[in-house]
Amino acid sequence: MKVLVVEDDQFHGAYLQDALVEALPEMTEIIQSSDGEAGEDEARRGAIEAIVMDLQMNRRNGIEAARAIWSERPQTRILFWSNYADEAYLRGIAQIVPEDSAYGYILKTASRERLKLALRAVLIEGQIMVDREIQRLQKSQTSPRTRIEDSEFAVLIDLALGLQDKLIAERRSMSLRTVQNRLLSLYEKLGVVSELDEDLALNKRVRALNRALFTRTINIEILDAAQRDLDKWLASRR
Amino acid sequence: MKVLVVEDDQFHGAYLQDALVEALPEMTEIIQSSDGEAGEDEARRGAIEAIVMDLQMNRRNGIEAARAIWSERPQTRILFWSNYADEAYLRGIAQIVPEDSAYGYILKTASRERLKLALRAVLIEGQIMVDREIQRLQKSQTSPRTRIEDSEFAVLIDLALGLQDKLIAERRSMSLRTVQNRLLSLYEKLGVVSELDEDLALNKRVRALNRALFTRTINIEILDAAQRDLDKWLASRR
DNA sequence: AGAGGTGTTGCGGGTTCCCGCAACCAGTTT
DNA sequence: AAACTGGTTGCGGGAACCCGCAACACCTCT
Repeated sequence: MKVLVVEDDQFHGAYLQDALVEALPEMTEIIQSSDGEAGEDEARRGAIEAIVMDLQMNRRNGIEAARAIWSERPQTRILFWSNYADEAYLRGIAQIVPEDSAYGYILKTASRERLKLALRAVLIEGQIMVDREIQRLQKSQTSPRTRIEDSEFAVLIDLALGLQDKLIAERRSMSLRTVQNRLLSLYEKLGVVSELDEDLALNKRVRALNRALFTRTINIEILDAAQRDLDKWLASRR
Repeated sequence: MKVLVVEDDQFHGAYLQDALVEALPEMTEIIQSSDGEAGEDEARRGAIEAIVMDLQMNRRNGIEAARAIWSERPQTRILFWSNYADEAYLRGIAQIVPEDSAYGYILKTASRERLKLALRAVLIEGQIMVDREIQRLQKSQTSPRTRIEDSEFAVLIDLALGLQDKLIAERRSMSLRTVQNRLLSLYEKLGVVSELDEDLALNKRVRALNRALFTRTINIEILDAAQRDLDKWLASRR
């Protein structure tokens, strides 16, 4: 059994290799890639079935790589391991995960024992395993007061890219007024209206992006990928 | 001689300890802190003279910690080591570095040899040492076409926090029109006017923040600190 | 069938933003 | 002294944004 590790931090990569050797005696080979693109190539070439994937990488992030890999081989088992429990990652993964595939999401701060457990559960047993921290994050989104719906999230992404209302409306196929309604509820849910100083006037658009970044509702990797999607859409529009 | 290490990633911390032991035989003790606040306390308690400081930390970032430490003991020698060569960090450090103090800035991707060299040069010899990557960054800012002046940077920060023009003008003591002029040149320098699609209308404010984040002119840690400054200013205003 | 909740859309208007134009004030060059 | 350069400020107007109000569609519950 071959395992592919996609990880751009050498220290974390070494630690992971170590844990892999301990946890998976049935493993015959470890292949290492240092960014998403190289990881994709390796997965294609080696017909890999088990992957450990970092999410935050320079050239191409883990979610995009996973999407490409899964679209070719949906039965591939992928354990994501990441520094942060970012809501943006969760949404990204939820959107691309194929039916009946095995995946997991574990934080880098998890203990070695928990990491080894996750490695066995996902890569060998084909289970789905999500870190407690991340589960907690999902729970906190059950309240309709604070939960950001997918349709709102899409508008948030476009806002963050700097699109104007009219263009968002066109891209997401809604009326101008509907876009503005979504923005309204986003401002509400992100706490744009300045908790303390009620009377303090802010630029709501920028503030929304600011809050979304701090609450880790979105992050730079996700925006980077979204920008590429936008470019594609723009090119196809004309 | 005691050395304080302020670093929240356990792997990086362990690697650093290792390198310290090799590079500095005159060292008698290593003290480890995992965030800026704890680091400050340790520096105060132990009367530390040599510090290695990560910049990106959760509770309190390295620049703020360094400012506090230097304000009490300006002769303290600090080697910053960071994942990224962010312009925002450079500006932050440049503003707080005391006269005649020794400091350095090295990237985590630097080789072990270079790290050890920097450790000796800064902590023992009291030299100033800046990573080549970072030097290169500074060089690229010499052209007045692209270099962002400090006054522009201040406006950029306020923009990123979500302040409106009027409030920025008040805070930075300029007229409304001057603020808008600064914004104008920021839009220019950050490349807000959509390189390819000239006719594509964007929300310039949001786009400016977006670009500034991607070019690493600012980053989230800096914004976090700036938010606290803003809160203080707001409190003092009334 | 009727009531109530939720989401979408148009209209209208107050506010903020973006920026061209022009005046003004150093400081520097010719 | 005159001209030039770069930064600051006021005025004014068009565009974008924010949002209250009201109409309508669709769904669910009684």
